[in-house]
Amino acid sequence: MDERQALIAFGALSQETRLRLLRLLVVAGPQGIAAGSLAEQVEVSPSNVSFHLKELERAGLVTARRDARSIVYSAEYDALSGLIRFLMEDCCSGRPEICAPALAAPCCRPGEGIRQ
Amino acid sequence: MDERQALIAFGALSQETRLRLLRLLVVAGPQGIAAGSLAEQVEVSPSNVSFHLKELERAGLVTARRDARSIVYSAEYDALSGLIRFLMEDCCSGRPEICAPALAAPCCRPGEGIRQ
DNA sequence: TCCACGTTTCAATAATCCTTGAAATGTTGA
DNA sequence: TCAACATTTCAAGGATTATTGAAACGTGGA
Repeated sequence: MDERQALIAFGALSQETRLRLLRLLVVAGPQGIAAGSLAEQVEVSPSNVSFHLKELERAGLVTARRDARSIVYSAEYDALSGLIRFLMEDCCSGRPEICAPALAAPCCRPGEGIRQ
Repeated sequence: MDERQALIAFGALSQETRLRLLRLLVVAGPQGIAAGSLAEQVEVSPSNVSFHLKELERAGLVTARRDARSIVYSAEYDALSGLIRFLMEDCCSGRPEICAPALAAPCCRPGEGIRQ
């Protein structure tokens, strides 16, 4: 992930509806969720959800595929990893005192697995 | 770091000048850098730098202290850790396949220390 | 006390982003 | 082919954010 892309990704995550969309897509996994279903779940209009999904797509955080009449979105795990990594190494500039506490995140401690 | 704060922080990081300011402050460490010096280094006007520093401060990513005539800013490492952690556990929702690749970041592998 | 310095605040403008609803697109089944 | 469906696109308006320069503020030294 280069800086330009990271800037766009941070912008994408800075909006509540988009953050909620992304979270739904992350837990949904590779199977993804159709745009209409996303619109229902986050309770915003289809056209507005479409607008925000486009923005997430531009940031590389989600991808779209057509499935019959629906357009199914799914999270791009690589982009998310890349963004975390950008924060860690590029932004934190080799200061372990920043990264170290983050590594205590339950989902990331080896052998612990899933959160909650 | 709660969601509200994370949204503000992502917004703060989504602007080029602010990202550059934060990076300078991260490498500067607890000693910090005066506003005027930051303005020179990023080559924007004092009033504009002040505007962006305020935004970073609102996001909790930096703090300010007065030192004689200068106002010295420094990075809030805890907030950065918190943001990384937010991405990992809240956003990635317990999917190790997202976090795992991020852990390969050089600065974060135990025993490796500083990047570059 | 007064002046110069470093910084912030303010007001105005420009730029970007978000929301809305209507119209357009592509898809499926009858 | 036609109608209904799922979604996107577009244009318009409102809201937020960024930039600029001038004025105000607090500080330290003469």
